[in-house]
Amino acid sequence: MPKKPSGAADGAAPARRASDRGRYGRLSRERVLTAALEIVDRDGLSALSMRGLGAELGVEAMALYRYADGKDALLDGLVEAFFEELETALDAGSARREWRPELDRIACAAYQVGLRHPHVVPLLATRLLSTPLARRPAAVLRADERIIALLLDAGLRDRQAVRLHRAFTAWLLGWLIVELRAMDDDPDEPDPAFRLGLHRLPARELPRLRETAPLMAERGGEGELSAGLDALLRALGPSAGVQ
Amino acid sequence: MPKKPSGAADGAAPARRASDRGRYGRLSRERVLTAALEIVDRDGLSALSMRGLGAELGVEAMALYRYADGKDALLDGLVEAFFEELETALDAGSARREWRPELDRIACAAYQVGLRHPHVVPLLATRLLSTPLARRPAAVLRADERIIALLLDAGLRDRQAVRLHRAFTAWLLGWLIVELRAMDDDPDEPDPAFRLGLHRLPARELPRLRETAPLMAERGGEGELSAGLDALLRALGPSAGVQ
DNA sequence: GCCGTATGTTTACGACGTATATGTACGACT
DNA sequence: AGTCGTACATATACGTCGTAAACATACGGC
Repeated sequence: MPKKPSGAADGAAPARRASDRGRYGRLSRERVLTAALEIVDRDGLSALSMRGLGAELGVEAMALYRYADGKDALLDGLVEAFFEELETALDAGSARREWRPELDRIACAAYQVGLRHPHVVPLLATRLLSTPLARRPAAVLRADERIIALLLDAGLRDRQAVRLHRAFTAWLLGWLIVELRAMDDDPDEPDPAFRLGLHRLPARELPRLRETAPLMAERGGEGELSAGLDALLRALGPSAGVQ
Repeated sequence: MPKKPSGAADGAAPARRASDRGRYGRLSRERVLTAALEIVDRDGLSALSMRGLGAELGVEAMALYRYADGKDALLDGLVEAFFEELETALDAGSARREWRPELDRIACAAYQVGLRHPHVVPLLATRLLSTPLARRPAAVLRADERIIALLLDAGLRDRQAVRLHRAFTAWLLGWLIVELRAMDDDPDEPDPAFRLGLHRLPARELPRLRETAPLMAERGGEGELSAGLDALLRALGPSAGVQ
């Protein structure tokens, strides 16, 4: 038997506010996605279940279906949240007028969001592969629009804008994945070689990898991200002689 | 009650060959992985289940645990199969002596393997993120070793080799994902705009994206893959003035 | 001909996604 | 105030999944 809302101040305000509700109206799409993102950030993607997410929100699993139509939609919701966070970050900073610095700014902002939500990054790849363009979350499409518009407004022709957009996306996404890939085998181990679990690698077959693994475990950071992006845009962009 | 092997020619040969066995010894790691790859190529990642894979092989689900210790290991096995196919393709072709053309050859070969197994590509990202270096499939590590060795043998210093390896991996992986992302909303529709589902996109908010979407749906192909790779390696490689 | 070992099967359990039916509280209207 | 429609959440149920544990079977060597 459900309890009644305690001191329901059902007085003047006709427009009910979410915080006023006792039992009903606790949920909202934003609350659901935020909680889902929290779970994923804390315990990884595999820890996200409809039932668990419901529990986290003090609600039965089926209640979530009003705000995300099934688990796949929930995952898309995570991607959406990711891109909305990116959008917020971008709008908070000051946009550059030139397209190259602006793309750089976008890439670095996305990198920061990725660092904040590492477990969501593989989702970007997964959902991108399985969701056709027109069904992607609005925030994702807005990001694409932003980039394409930036390039077209700079005077690039359609083909070249698309080409650059593709290169930008590929490099950024690949960089995020590579930077976030798991390296440590036993994070509590102080010695770097053991922490990486290098004793598991056959020295005979993989000598160079064993030697350089500690270096590989370091991050390239925004510096290399920017450098690579710059190289790509220079080479594929206008004044590069390509049609 | 299990049926006996029908016309078991239990004659001369003492060394039993896999094809001879009736009820037992039907399975092998290779057969399991091959069947798993077939399912995934045919019906996508979500169609792969232990039970289904067992059925495909005429076997109960639990029988698979001898050859892949749980579902996660099975997924790693798919990644392994992917890289083994890459390895085979590479060893079939003729290696270049210079590191830049050789990296290009590797990238293009990986691209071809990716086209053959599109549903495995997101797995590369997923498993990379969740499996520490030392626990990755052997074929993956051999690929890393091959690249690192190539760079070191060309005289690059450790830091630079690692930097190039990272850029190479990121670009290649990102490119694969971007090239394979789903675009068509309704593949049976003849008209390109409708096939892409562009009527779903709000023309007010996403005008440029709507215009360029048909171009985005085209593939960049090996050409752009190579061009981007070249740009990255040129800029980040030696003789680029970086430390 | 017997036995250890490699190989598959059986059975069972808990968790998951979700279709369907049911209940409940709010706002609006009379 | 009482009634009602609707939005919101729950209850129940079903089939599928991954996998632990105990069991059964067939092969190779002695």
